[in-house]
This record gives sequence, structure tokens and C-alpha cells, in this order.
Amino acid sequence: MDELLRDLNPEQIEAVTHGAGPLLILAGPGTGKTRVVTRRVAHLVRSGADPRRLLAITFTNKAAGEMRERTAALDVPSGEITMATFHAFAARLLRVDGRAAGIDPSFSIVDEDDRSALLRAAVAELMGTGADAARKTAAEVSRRISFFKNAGKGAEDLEREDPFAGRVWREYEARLRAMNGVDFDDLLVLAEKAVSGGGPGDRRVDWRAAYDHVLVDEYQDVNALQYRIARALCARTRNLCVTGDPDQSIYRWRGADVENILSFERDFPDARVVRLVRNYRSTGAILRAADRLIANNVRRKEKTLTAMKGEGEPVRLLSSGDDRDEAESIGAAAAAEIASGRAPSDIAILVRTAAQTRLLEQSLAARGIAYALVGGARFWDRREVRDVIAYLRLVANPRDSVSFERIVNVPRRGIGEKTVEALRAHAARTGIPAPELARGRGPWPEGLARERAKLAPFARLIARLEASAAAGVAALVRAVIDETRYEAWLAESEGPSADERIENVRELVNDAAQFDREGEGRGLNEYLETRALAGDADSYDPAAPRATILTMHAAKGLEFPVVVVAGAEEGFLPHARSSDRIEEIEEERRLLFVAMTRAKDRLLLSWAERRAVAGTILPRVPSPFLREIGPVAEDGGGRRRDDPFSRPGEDLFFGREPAPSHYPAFSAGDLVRHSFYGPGTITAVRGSGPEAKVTVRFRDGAEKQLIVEFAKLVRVAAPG
DNA sequence: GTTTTTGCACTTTTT
DNA sequence: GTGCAAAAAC
Repeated sequence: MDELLRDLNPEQIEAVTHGAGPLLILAGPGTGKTRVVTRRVAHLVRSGADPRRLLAITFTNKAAGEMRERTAALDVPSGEITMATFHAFAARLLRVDGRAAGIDPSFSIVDEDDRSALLRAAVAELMGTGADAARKTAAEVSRRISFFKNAGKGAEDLEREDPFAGRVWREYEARLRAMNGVDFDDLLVLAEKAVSGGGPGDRRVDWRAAYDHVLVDEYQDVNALQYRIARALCARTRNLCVTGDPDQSIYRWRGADVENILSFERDFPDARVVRLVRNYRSTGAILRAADRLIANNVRRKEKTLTAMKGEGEPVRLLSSGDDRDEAESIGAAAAAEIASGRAPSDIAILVRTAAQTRLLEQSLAARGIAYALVGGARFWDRREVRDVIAYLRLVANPRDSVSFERIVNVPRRGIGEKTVEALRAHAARTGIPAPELARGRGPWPEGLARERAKLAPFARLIARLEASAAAGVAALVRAVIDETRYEAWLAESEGPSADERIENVRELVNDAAQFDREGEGRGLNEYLETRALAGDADSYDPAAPRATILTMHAAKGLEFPVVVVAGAEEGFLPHARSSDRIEEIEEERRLLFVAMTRAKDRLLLSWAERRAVAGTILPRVPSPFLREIGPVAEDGGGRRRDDPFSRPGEDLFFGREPAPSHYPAFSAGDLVRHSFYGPGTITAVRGSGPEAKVTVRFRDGAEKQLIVEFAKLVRVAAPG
């Protein structure tokens, strides 16, 4: 046909040209998925689809931006197409139609920090303890509530399983409602309500008929709630196109459900299914290693990727004595790559946890290698930035008590915990939010007569800020900084980091000014929204001349000529916090699969014999997954700080003496010790050898299903 | 009410 | 080694 189909393979053409009706594109890593989706969008528009009636859902804001650029390059009026993440789309929908879901459209988006503060307060109240005792409980309860919300379940469902968590949910919900706040999960919950039937009937837009085509990317990481939204949005036309790869599902913990792919074929039995398996990204050696790894997942549809590139160099293994040596060797490898003419931006170092980055950063910095960090301390999490943003949020939403409490005494204006506590109590009694009380709306609390004098200037300050908001977001940010004399306060309150903080605050002014310039009639709410929903990966700029250090999760969807996987050890892969349940082990395996398949030409897997974890030095063993990958070229030692890539290496089976080569046979009644859970008794055994599953009852009464291969159980003679 | 000091718990992964 | 929160001192 036209140039849209040039350089596409037959499966890709099938996906691009598919007309009406449901379409499922199963796309392995590096199979040209992004290209197919952008061409498909262009093809739809050229075939007469109205771009204003197209909706493309992506996993990150950055992916949405990229799709916009790439479709624009194909002469598509991409500005007219709605491209956003589920969360951003939901937020926009609720600004228009919040009332249909029972929410005031001037709501604040409550971020993860605010959320945990609210939950901690709710838990503390219900337990009658201090905030400290509430912390751990709150973190646990928070995860459960979030998981239930994303599964499309309500407080009553959680209450049946865990009455306390259910009560916390209701209390938390009440607090959110009082401040007109909406957390990340609520965005989806409420959007689903607004889109499908159920809520109040005064909808301004018929969402079920608003789009002719809906496209959803990274479908394997979509949760039940998101799936419901997508399905409702295309209720009329059924023109739903989803793309994903079950082997790259790495957000199960956030409620993502691979079963969605199965439900898709169930809900749309007439769906066309296209499989993309020709990999154009990685060398044969890299692909083979990744394939051997993922083949170990039992709950999986068989699928083998075909390498379209040559064999390339073997995947390499770097063994180091400790984490410092590892960082040094990796830094040396990066330096050698650059010395041989490679661009720094071609190099990525992938880690499992954000905490691993520090030594790697130091190593790169010591060699003068510029690097970017994706996922780590973010600009928007800086205290000074959050302070200024809190003022903005209070202006946008006068009921935002979380922001109010954050800045009522920042900079210091003599309003202490006692005053805030009194306001909070009065707010609970009267139902009028604390920030409104502080501004003299509603009856003044008794016994706070003296505090009134201190609060009055604050009330006037907020009123002045409200007035300046009309001149744009940047004007408001400047007003906040000037009126509160924020920079002066920073300068005197903080010693060494004061300059950096002032710099950050000024950067915020720039950011707001840029928003004002680019935004067309968009206001404060939209500014706060885009910034609240800005993700980790969104800041990544592939064109910047820098190496990249990033978490494996943040690496999803990206590719690099050279990839180093740092810390390929048991404890990271699988992570010590994940359980021995097969679902979780398999997700950890998929995570390493995603990491490996980011590499185009060179892949280095690295581990260290010792590593400082939370302050203590621990002995480490290689990730059990490395054994599954099998032969790779090994770079012995690692205490040598020359280039691991350039050394000759013969193909060796990993770990000349496979770590624990014999697995003890257990039987019921055996007394054992687990490295983490401690002593216990075997109550049941299924299977034999390394794959055998044993049930162990530990001293606290908890029973765990463990796989002998991973559990490192030791038989003991006597209990304890 | 504010500042400083001590103590402790912490490290998955993120929209 | 770190960052946050309660306790102690100003």
C-alpha cells in the first residue's frame, strides 16, 4: 500500500491494517511493537478515523509523549488524539465529569507521601497509639487497601478478610473526602464509576460513545480496574486494540493481572490475535540467554523469539569480591566502552533496588562519566519543592488539609502543633476543614482566641496568593516565594545544602513559566495534575549524552546497546522480600528477562560475593536464575579493574561448582532452619529434588510453602 | 514553641 | 550509612 507498510513484516502489517473489531497484539521484546502501534494510529487516521475520537493509553507519560512525536512524524494531527496514562486520563475525565462519580472537580491529587501520612494518622487513631507504632501497620494496610482498590473491590470486601484494615480504609476514606482529595487508586476507581453506570446520572459526556478506537499499550500490566475502564470506553464500537507480552508482566504486586490477556480472548471471542516474535533488537546470544531463562516459568504460554540480528558476542558474567569492586569494574567497563568510541548514552546500568545506585554513581563520577539517574530522589520529592507545591495546592483546593498542615508553619510563623491540633479537633466536630477554619470561615474555635492573631496574617497571605493566581502559575509560584520570604528562610535555616535548595525553588519557577507558555488556557489544577502524575521514567531523555543508571522496572520499554545488570544475586533476584510462592518467583524471573532484553549488543551480568545491605556486610550468592541461563563467558576475579568486556573469555558453565549442588531430601516431621524465618517443622512434602515443595510450620505458627531449591533449608538436630 | 540531639528502622519494584 | 521521628534541651 503506502509507506506506512514499507519495512514491516507480514505480522506487523496484519496488526497495522486490521480494521474494526477487537485486536490483541502479543509482542515479545524488541519485535517492533511501538512501530506497529504508531503506524496503526496513522493508518486509522488515513483511513478516515476522526483523530479526536481516538484514545491511546500508555504506561508512562513519556511513552505518550513519544507516541505523539512519532505519529506527528507520520503527518498525523497527533495533538487532536488523546494520549495519556490511565491515571492522567482518569484525572482529566474527573475534572470534566467528577460529579458523575460523586467528587468535586477541584480535587487535589494526593501523592504517595501524603497518602501514607493520612493512613498513619488513621491507624494511630484506631489503634490509640502514637504515629511510630502506627507506621509499620500503616504500610502494610496501605498495600492491602491499594491492592483491593485496583482489583475493583470495596472496603466491605477487605473488611471480611481483615476487619481492622477495613476500618482503616473507611477512616482514611473519610479523611480524604473531607479534604477533597483523591489518591492514585481513587483516580481509577472514580473514573470507572463515571464511565460505567451506577453513579449519579448527570454525566456531561457519554464516555461510552466518546471514542471510536481505544488502544492500550503494556496490556500485561493493566489491572482489573483499568481493564474495566478500557472495556467500558469501547462498549459501543468494540474497537479495542491491546498490545502486550505476558513474559514482561512485572507489576503483579500493584494489582496487574496477566489473566487479563486470557479474559480478553474470553470477553472478545472474535478478537484477532497477532503474534510478533521476530526480534530486531538483540543479538542471538542475548536473546538465547533470555529465552533460556524465561523458559523456566511454568505458568506461561510457550513462545520463542527469533533473532533477526547475528549471534554477536557471548553474554558475560562479572564476579566481584564485594560491592565496591563491582561498582569499580562496572565503571571501568563503561569507561572502556566510551574510550572505544561508544556514546555514553548507549550504556545502561540496571539495578533491582534504588538503594543500589550510590556506589555505581560514585564509580561513574570518579571517572568523569556523566550519568542520569532514573528512579531515585526526584525533584518533585524534594522538601522545598513540596513546600511550595503545598501552597499551590491550598490555593487550588481550599479544603486541602494535608497541604495546609504542611505549610501553616513553614516558614516559621509561631503556629505550633498545639494550635494545629485544636484546629483539627474543631474541624472534626464541625465538619469544616481546618484550612477553612484558619481563614475565619465558620465559627471560630473556642479557646483559640490568642492563636487567632497568629492565624490572621496567614489567612491574608493565602487570600493574596489566590489573587495572584489569575496571572498564571509562574506568577503564583513567584508570589509564594516572595510573600513568604521563602528563599531567605531557606538561606538561614539550612547550612550546606541551602544553595541547592534555593536553586531547586528557582527551577520550579522556570518549570511553571514553561507550563504557562506551553499551556493553552490550562490552569493551576492542570499544572498540579501533570506534576503529581509525573513518573520516574518520564524524566529520562535518551538524547542526553549520559550513561543511565535505572531500576529494572523503570527500564521497561527502553533499549540500550550496552546493558549491565548489577547485583544479580539471590536476595535481589529474586528479592528477599518476595515470597517463595511460585507466582512471585516467576515475576522475579520475568523482571530479569525484561532487564536482559533491553540489551541490543552487549550484556554483562554482575554479582558480588559480599555486599553491604542496610549497613551490614552480608555474604552473597549468585542469583539462582543465572544457573538457568547456563553457559556465559565468565570474567574471573573482578578484583582486577580493567574492562570485563575486552578480556578473552571461554564459554563456561556458570559457577564451576554449582552452589548447593545437592538438595537434602526432606520428609514430614523433620526439624529445619530457614535463613529468614528461623526454626520450623516440615508438615508436608510434594515432589522431590530441587523442585520439591515442602510445607513448613515455623515457631510463630505460620505455615509457608517453600521450594527446596530456593529456600535454603537446613536440617537441624533439635528444635531452636 | 523552637532547636538540637539521640535513637531507630530501614531498603523492593511505581502510577 | 541514612533519614526521619520522638525526646531533650533551649
